[in-house]
Amino acid sequence: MLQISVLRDQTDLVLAGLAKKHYPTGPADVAAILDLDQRRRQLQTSHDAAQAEANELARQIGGLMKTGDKAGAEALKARTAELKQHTQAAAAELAQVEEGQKQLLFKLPNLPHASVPEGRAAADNEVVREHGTKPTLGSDTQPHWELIKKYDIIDFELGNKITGAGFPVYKNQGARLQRALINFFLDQARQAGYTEMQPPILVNEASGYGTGQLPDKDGQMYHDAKDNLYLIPTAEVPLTNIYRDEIIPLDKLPIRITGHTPCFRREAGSWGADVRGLNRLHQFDKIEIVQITEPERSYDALEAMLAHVESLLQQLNLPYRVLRLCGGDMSFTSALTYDLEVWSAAQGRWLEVSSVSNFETYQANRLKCRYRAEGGKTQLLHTLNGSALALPRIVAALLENNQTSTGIELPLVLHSYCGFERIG
RNA sequence: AGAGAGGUGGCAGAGUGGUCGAAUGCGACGGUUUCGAAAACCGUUAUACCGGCAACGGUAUCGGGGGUUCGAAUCCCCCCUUCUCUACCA
Repeated sequence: MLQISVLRDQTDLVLAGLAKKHYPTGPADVAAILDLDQRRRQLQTSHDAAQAEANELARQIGGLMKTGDKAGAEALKARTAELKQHTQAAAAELAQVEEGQKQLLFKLPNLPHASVPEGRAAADNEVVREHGTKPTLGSDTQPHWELIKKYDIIDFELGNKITGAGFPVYKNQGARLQRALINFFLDQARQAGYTEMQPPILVNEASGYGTGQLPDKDGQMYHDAKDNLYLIPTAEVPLTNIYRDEIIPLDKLPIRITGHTPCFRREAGSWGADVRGLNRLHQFDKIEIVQITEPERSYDALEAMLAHVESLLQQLNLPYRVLRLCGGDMSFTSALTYDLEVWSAAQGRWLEVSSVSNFETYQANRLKCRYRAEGGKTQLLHTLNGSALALPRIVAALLENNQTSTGIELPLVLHSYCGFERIG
């Protein structure tokens, strides 16, 4: 969440940022938060003064009890009772005000970076660059949901039977291709300096709040009510929460970690057109990269992460484009996001396979993820993450773009990972 | 899952109702000493919020939450977690 000090000291900047993100009730919410903040400080000051007096009296009573002056002690207790009433009332209201302020702060999205383009929706996103050549396919071109049946490598019917829609079973060369991609992506990340991690894929409530999935996207996560745990929608959640409530020593920065996990998304209400086949699933595999850096270095880190993801797509020989998301299309928690889309030749459309974002201090503020700056003061770090990469749409593009009459020719880089060069 | 024992500052480890944010040791940092270093000695050594230009002052925090009390690390209740044994499992 945004820092209250920023709302206080740079209100205009905050309002401008919220407007750029097309956040509906910016000025009203900010005003309400600042009102609560003022009340909060009043209450705290008054509470602390009363508590200080009560502490002093308690000390005096202690002294009197020691000398056996019971009457003297009793005389002071009258005043402590008054003070107690006051501190309790103040503490109760303070808790209420703080909770109210927190709820409002949770509702405010992150502020967009200066380079974020103006715009309301996906059509307003800026195409930064396009790379690679779209393949020209013959007239017998098939979309990937036909190809997977033809080669019997991914089975949706079987997934329906076992679980439900959106939970496919990967079979034969399909399963091996999954495993190959996972290994390829993890190896690449490790070579780029990321430390491999294997985190839990169920997380507690505190972690959900830490990275901002809660309370915002409650309905998008699968929830185990019995243990109050959430199935992760992305490895971002467990990986970033490793550093929740930590003060990271300067010499450990930047943090660079990677991990492969299955990801679970309820995708409530988002099923409709264009979700056939592998385009949108309830469960999928993804390799995530995460960086945590000092504020001055986070945008360099963001560019490095983007370059890493691009190199993966280049090695896979997939045509792609890089988008800089506009204010209205960015995620709630992001300050700047690049989306990477691959060309899906048979569908004739771009598919999002990665999203690389800098959250600046928005997540770190919730996470209390800090470092000790020059002069000994603790300061919030910047958190970043990106998909590198999400598997299903990569598989869709690989199948469609590389189809031939004799099978699917896989890119060279995957041959050794797969143990075969062609599907079919 | 059942029984028992624990969870104290960066670490180790005292403290079982009254100036305890917390002894002591180690580590770290600064200083004295030294050509330099080690050793020795002296000092500093948490986080957050509130007030203040600041110096500084106040409040809270001894796994988390609630309670008893004028006063809680210390007593009571709930939860989390670690270890040992038993059960079970991969």
